[in-house]
Formats: sequence, structure tokens, C-alpha cells
Amino acid sequence: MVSVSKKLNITKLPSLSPKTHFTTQPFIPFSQLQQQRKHLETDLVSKLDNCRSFTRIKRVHAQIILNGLDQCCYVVTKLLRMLSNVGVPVNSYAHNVFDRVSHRNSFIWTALIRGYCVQGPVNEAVRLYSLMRMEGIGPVSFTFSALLKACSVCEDVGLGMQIHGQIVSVGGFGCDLFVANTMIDMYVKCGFLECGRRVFDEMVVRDVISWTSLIVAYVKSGDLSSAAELFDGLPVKDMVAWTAMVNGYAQNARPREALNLFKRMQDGDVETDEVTLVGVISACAQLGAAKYASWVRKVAEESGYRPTSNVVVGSAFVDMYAKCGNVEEAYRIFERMSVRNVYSYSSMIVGFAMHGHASEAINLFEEMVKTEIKPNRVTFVGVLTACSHAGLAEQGERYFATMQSCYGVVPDADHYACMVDLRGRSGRLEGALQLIKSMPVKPHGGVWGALLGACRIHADPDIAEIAAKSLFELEPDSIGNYILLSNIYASAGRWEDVARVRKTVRMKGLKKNPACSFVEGKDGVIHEFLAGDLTHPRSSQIKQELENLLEKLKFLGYQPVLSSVPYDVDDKEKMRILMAHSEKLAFSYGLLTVASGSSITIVKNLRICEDCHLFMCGASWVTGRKIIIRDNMRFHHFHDGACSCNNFW
DNA sequence: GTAGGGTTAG
Repeated sequence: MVSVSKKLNITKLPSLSPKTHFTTQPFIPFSQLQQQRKHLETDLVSKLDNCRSFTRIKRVHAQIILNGLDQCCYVVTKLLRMLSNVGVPVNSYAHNVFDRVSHRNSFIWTALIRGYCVQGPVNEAVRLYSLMRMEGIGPVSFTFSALLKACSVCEDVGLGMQIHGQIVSVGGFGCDLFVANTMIDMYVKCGFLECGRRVFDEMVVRDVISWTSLIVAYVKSGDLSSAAELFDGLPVKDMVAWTAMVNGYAQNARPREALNLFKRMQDGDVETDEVTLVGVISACAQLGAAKYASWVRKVAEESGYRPTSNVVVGSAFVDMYAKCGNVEEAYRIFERMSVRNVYSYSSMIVGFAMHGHASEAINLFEEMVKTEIKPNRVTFVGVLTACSHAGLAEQGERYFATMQSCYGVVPDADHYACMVDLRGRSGRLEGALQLIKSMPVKPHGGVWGALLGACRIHADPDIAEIAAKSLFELEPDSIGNYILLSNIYASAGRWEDVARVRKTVRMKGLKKNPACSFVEGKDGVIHEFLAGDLTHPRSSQIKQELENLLEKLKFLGYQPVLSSVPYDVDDKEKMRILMAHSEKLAFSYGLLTVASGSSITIVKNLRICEDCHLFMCGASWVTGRKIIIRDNMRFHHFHDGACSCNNFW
């Protein structure tokens, strides 16, 4: 090796006078220059970090060029990331910046690839990845997680599997937690849960994120037992994991289990945030009891969340109070919310609709469209339901006709179901049938079900047969549809047809859903009554109370609606069956226990029958009590002998 | 840089 001194022949150094050569440039050691450059880099990177607009970024970019740092991968990587974050199309500005860098490292390549991953097209990201590999640049773990994330966003499992193959062939990255976790997420978001599970099972090291991704995947697929099994096996659970499981129960209509798990979460001193709260609030909404409503309100405030200052928590509370029968409190919260969004408005509109307050729902909708907030499909479901339940047929038709042209919401099968309901209820059964035939999308069970329900109200067994035929094809095992058809036949006295439907039900081995009602006693305990149930400890008192009431009602002219009994039995037996309906038993118990002057709230699993409806109207008059009944359709508020639904349900 | 969220009709 030739030494530098020999090569340059500098054994004899010329005697340079520092005076002549360094007068304007003071001597700065290299290490100090390096340090200065480092400071400059850090300074520009932090400036970039604070940029929230393209204009600001361009300004910093000019400084980067001025300082000669446009070849510095560290700074340019940050520049590319920020450009993509503020949404500047990656194929223009960012790509130019990238092209001008002569020596590119993995990070700068990855920043550009990420840009395409976020903005698309993903294929371009994959092409760049190949180019990078051809240039001999090795990927970093973030290169793969960005690519995998992109595959999950566009649900392209084929591409995802290609990336998976790359990860395996490059080697080493399969063990990277970030990469493996993103891979699980990619598979489950694409709907390949089993593949995600395989990745999970093959992982040597897992963290709470790996577990949670999979738990959520099981929750979304409705497989709660697999989710719970994983959750139980998770060694260290954090707030997100707990929340995933609590909300999993809530989303799958298992509110009691959601609340039990939440109590365990609290016992474990795990923090509660707004995401946890919405799940818990939604569970309480499903239970529909005032007891739970006040409990969760307290829980929220203890965790520092006020329904009026947090839009997500607030909207959940609006929905919950409406579902618990307290639409006044729902509106009180809604009114005081400092920020509202489409969820808040939709929840309130649907809440009003559920309680038969059609004009309030419509007024609120009109108020909403004057704001910046755009109505969505759920908002229109609420508005159309409100019109339908209040018999506002013309207004409903108008909203339906303009929802696409004025608000850009394309009517889907759910909206058609509302319209069939609206036309059907107002007696235009043929018009409803025509609407179904003209639908641009395939009608689902809800659409035919709405027609069948209307046939019950207007006693039309012929159209009911048409609706039922399609309905039985779509939902062959749904017992409610058979019962509805059988009841329509029964009201028309067509007992042979009733027998035929019942035979089908028996042959299919379908079991009838027993009717049951809940009422909250003054002790806060929820009492459940089944139809004809005499097992309650205070059964004889309940029966006596009911008989006293019946006497008074009869005196006022109440005549039992015997046609509400769909059995071919004598009138005396029909009377006995009617008096043992679960909501009547629950109401009678309420009279015995709920403080006088307070309203009585009953939750029923099936639709209230005509006789019970009439009975409750009279009972609210005779007893002076407000009676609120939530059936599986909506709320009925009985007061002074009338119901909020105007006998239209 | 990877995991958890609220409104829906018969």
C-alpha cells in the first residue's frame, strides 16, 4: 500500500503561512463541522414535523436546498413523509424530490413506497419495491409493514400473499413483531381469518397487539367463543385488549356479558377511555333499563367524560337514553353538546322516530341540513321511519324522492323497506308491492317483512301470501314470519291455512320465541314475566290487581280484542289467554311496586298485541300512570288514555 | 410505524 505522503510527495511541506491562507476562513475541525451539519439536519427535520400544509413544506424545502441538504437521505425521507401526510400527490412533487437524490438508502425508498401505499396505486408501490431490490438496496421492516397495510386497505389478499412471500424469502423479517402483526391484520382485514391465525400460531414472540388483532377478527366474524378463549389466554391485557372484548360482546348483542367483563376490567384497575365507554353505553342501551343508564352516566363522569363535551360519548348517550325510554333526557344532552356530528344528529332523529315524535325528527333533520353536517344513510332511515310511523305518507315520499338528488345519498334496500312500510301502513299495499318490483337493488327480508307487517294491519291475506313466499325463501328459519302469516290467516278466519303454516313450522322444527316482558321494580331489580307465567312469588296479588283493573276498564267500555288470539278456541279461553299476556303481568307488578305517581316502563321482546295496546291506553287513564312500553319495534307512551303512536304501529 | 369505537329498517 502506498502511503498518502509518498504518493503526494509531501515529505517536504511548503511553508504555508496561515496568514495568507486562513484569513477569511477560520480553521474548524472536521468533527465540529459534522456536528454543525447534524444540528442543521435535526433543526430542519423538526421544522418539517411542524408543517401542516404544502406551502409550509415548500418553504422548508427551500431552506433544505439552500443549506445543501437536498442529498441528505435523513432530511429528504422526512420531507417525503410530510408531503404524503398532508396529502400532496406522491407522483408529482415527492417523486421529483426523490429522483434528484443520487445515493438513496432504504429509508428514502421506503418513504416513497409508503407514499404510494397510502395514496395508491399499490401496484406502483410494489413496482418501486422491485426497483429498490434491483438497485441492491435492502428493505427495512417498515417497508414491509407499509406494503402490507396497503394490501389490507384495498383488501387485496393476492398482493398481500406476494409480499408475505417476499418477507419469507428476504429472511429475518418474519420474526419482526411489527411486520408479523401487520401481516395478521392484513389477512383478517381481507377476510382470511384462518391465515391470520396461522401467522399468529407460527410467531415465536407475540405482543398484546398480536393477540388483540386476532381477538377483534373473531369478534367481527361473530365467533365470540374463539375471541373469549384467546382473550383468556392473553397473559398481559391492556386497555385496548379489554375494550376489544367488552365492545365485542356489545356489538354482538350480548350486553350482559359486556357489562360483566367491564366490571372485571374495572376491578383490575384498568383505565377507561371514550372507546371503552361507547361499548359500555351501547350495552346499557340494549338492556334499555333506567338503572343501567344512571350507572353508566356515573361511570363516564368518574372517568372524566361528560356527554356534553365529548361528541362520541355524547352521541352514544343520546342513543342510549332514547332506547331506555327517556327521550327527553336524550334531547337535553343533544341540546347541550358543544360539538355535534352526523352520529349525534342521526341518533337523535332515530330516537325521536322510535318514540313516534315525527315532527321533532323532521324539524331536527331540517335544522341539520342547514349546518355543515351531511346526512347519511342512517339519517334517512330515521327520517323515513318517522314519516312512516306518523302516517306522513306524502312527506315521506318527498324525502325519498330527493335524498339522492339533493343530498347525494343513494337509496338502498333499507330505505326501500322504510318506503314499503310507509305505503303499506297507509293502506297502499298495491303501491308498496309495485315499489318492490321497481327496486334497482335486490329486496332483502326487511323489505318483504315490511309488506307482510302492513298486511297484518290491513288484514290482507292475499298480498300477505305473496310477501311471505319471498320472505320464506330469504329467511327460511325465521319463526316470526310464519307466526305473522298464521296470525293474518287467523284474523281472516282461514283456519285451514293457519293449520298449514303451523304444520310447516313443526316440520322445520322451529321453536316459538316465548313472549316475555321486563319491568324494573323500585328496588332496581329487573323482573321478567313470560306469557301465562304464574311462577312469580307475588303471582296471586298480580292476578288480583289485574282483575280489579279489568273491572274498572270494562265499566268504562273496554272490550277485549279477542281477535288478537290466533287460536281457534272459545271466547272464554281467548279471554284467559289475553289476560295472561306478559306485558299485562309486568304492568300489574309495576302497579304493586313502582311508587305511585312514577311512570311504569316495560320492555317486551315481541310486538305488543292490539288488545294489550288498548288495555294500556285505558289503564293509563284509570290509574293516572304514564306507561312506557318498548316492544321489538318502537316505544309506546301511554298517557291519559292515549298512546304516542296514535294507534298506528 | 402495528391493536379497540357510536347511529339502521319488518
